[in-house]
Amino acid sequence: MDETAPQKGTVPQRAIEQIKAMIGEGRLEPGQRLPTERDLAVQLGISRSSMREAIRALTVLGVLEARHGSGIYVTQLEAGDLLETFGVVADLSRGPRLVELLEVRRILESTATALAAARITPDQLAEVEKHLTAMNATDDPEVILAHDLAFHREIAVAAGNDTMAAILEGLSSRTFRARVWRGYQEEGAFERTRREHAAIHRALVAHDPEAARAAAAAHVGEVEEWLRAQLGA
Amino acid sequence: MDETAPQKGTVPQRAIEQIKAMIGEGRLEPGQRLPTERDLAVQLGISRSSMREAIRALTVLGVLEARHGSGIYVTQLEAGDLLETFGVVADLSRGPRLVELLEVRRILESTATALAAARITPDQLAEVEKHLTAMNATDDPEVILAHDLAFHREIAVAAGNDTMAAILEGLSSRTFRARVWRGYQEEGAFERTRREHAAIHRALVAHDPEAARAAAAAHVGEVEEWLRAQLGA
DNA sequence: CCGTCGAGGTGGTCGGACCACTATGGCCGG
DNA sequence: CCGGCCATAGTGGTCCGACCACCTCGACGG
Repeated sequence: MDETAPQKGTVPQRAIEQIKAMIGEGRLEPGQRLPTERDLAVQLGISRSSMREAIRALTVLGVLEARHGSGIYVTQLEAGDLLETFGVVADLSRGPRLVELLEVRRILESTATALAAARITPDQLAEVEKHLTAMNATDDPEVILAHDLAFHREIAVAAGNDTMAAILEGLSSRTFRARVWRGYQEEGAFERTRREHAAIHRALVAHDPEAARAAAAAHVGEVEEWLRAQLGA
Repeated sequence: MDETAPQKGTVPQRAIEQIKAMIGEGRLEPGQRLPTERDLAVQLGISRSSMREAIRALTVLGVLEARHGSGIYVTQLEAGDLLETFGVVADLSRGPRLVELLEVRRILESTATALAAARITPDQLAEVEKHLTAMNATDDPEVILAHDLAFHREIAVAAGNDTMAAILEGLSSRTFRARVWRGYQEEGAFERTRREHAAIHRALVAHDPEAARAAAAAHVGEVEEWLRAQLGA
C-alpha cells in the first residue's frame, strides 16, 4: 500500500502541519503564491472543504493571505501579521487577567521606551512630538486615544525591535484600551496622563534611558493601579 | 425587510465577530456549550460550511473547543489557551526576528525570575530544584531540553503572573528552542548553561530579585549573542 | 498605441449526504 | 434491586458538486 495518510489527528490538522512544514523548509517563500485550493486538496488527498479549513486556520494565524479571485499567498511573515492574535487575547480578557496584561505591557513598554531614548532619531522624535501636541490640542476622547496609541507605537518602533513593537501594539489594541480607559479618564486623569507623556518625551529628548524607563513604567503603572483598585472594590 | 445581514466583510468573518460579541457580552460563559453547528448556522442565516470556518477560526485562536460527538464549548479563556498560537510565531520566525524574539524573552524572563525570587514558595522551589538536578544528571539533549523548559516554566509560574508565564511558554516553545539550541549546545555550551542555571537557582534560594534578574538576563543573553553572531557570520 | 470589455480562473458560499464519535438511557444478567 | 452492556440518537468531521463574486489578462476596437 502507498498509504500516504498515516492517520494522525484530524484531516485539516494534518494539512496545516504539511503547509507549515513547506514554509518551514523554505519550499514556500514569503509572498509566493500557492497552488489553488482545488489543486492543493488533490495533492494532499483531501477534500476541498477540509483544505479550506486548513487555509482558513493559517489565515487566522497570519501565515497565509487569501485574495478573492486571485489566489492564496504566503504573507511576509512579519511580526505584525503574526502577532495580531495578541489583540484578540486582550479583547477577550477580563478581570484579573487585564491586570496581568497591563503588567506585561508595563515591563515591555518601559524597556522599549528606555531603548528608544538611546536610539531614537530626530525624524522619529519629530513624529512622536507630532502626536503629543495633537493629543494635547483636543478634548475629544476618540482623537486623544488615537494619538495616544500612535505616540506609544512610534516609541516602540524607535526601540528598534519590530517584534516587541507588534506585541505592544496587540497589548494596546483599540478596544482593549477603550474599555479600560473609559472609566479611567472619567476620573479626570487627563491632566496626569499629559504630565506623564510629557515626562516620557523629555526623557526621549535627553536621550536618558533610565529616566525614560521610569517614566514609562509609572505611566502604565498608574493605569494598572487604578484597574487593580477597581477590581478590588 | 428585516435585513439582519448589513453586508460587511465575508460571511464567516461576520459570524466570528458575532460569536466573539456573544462572549464579550457575557452571553456565553466559559465552559458553556454552544448550540450545534447546524443550529448556529440557521440562527445567523449562513450555511453550515461557513459556520464551520468561523468555528474553526475561533478554535485556532483558542477561544472555542470542539469535541467530536459531543459539542462545541467555550474555553476557560485562560492565558494558556489564548496564547498557544504564540508558539506558532516562534516556530515560523527566522533570522533577525529570532533575535528579536529572544530579546523580548530576555526582558520578560529576567523580570519574571526577579519576581519569582521574591515570591517563590518552598514547594515551588523544590519543584525547580527537581528539574535542575534532573537536567544535570543526564547527557541526553532531549531530556535536558525538557527539564530546561520545565525549569523556566516553574519559575515563570512562581512569578505569579499566569499571562506572562503563558507568553514565555510560547517564546520557549519546543521546536523553537530545539532549532536554536541544536547548534548552540554543539559548541560545548553545556557547562556554561549549567553554571547559569545554578546562578539563577542560588538567587531564588536567597530571595534576591536583583541577582535573579541579572542571572536570567545573562542566561538568555548568552544565547542571544550566540545567535546574533551566527547571523552576522 | 491605449483603453475597453469579455472569458477564464480564482476564492467564497451553499446545500446535502454520509462517516466517526459520544452520550444517554433502557435492557439484560447478576 | 443493582451494575454493566449495548442500541440509538445526536454531535462534530469529512466529502462532494454546484453556483456565485471577484480578479486577471489578453483580445479587440478605437
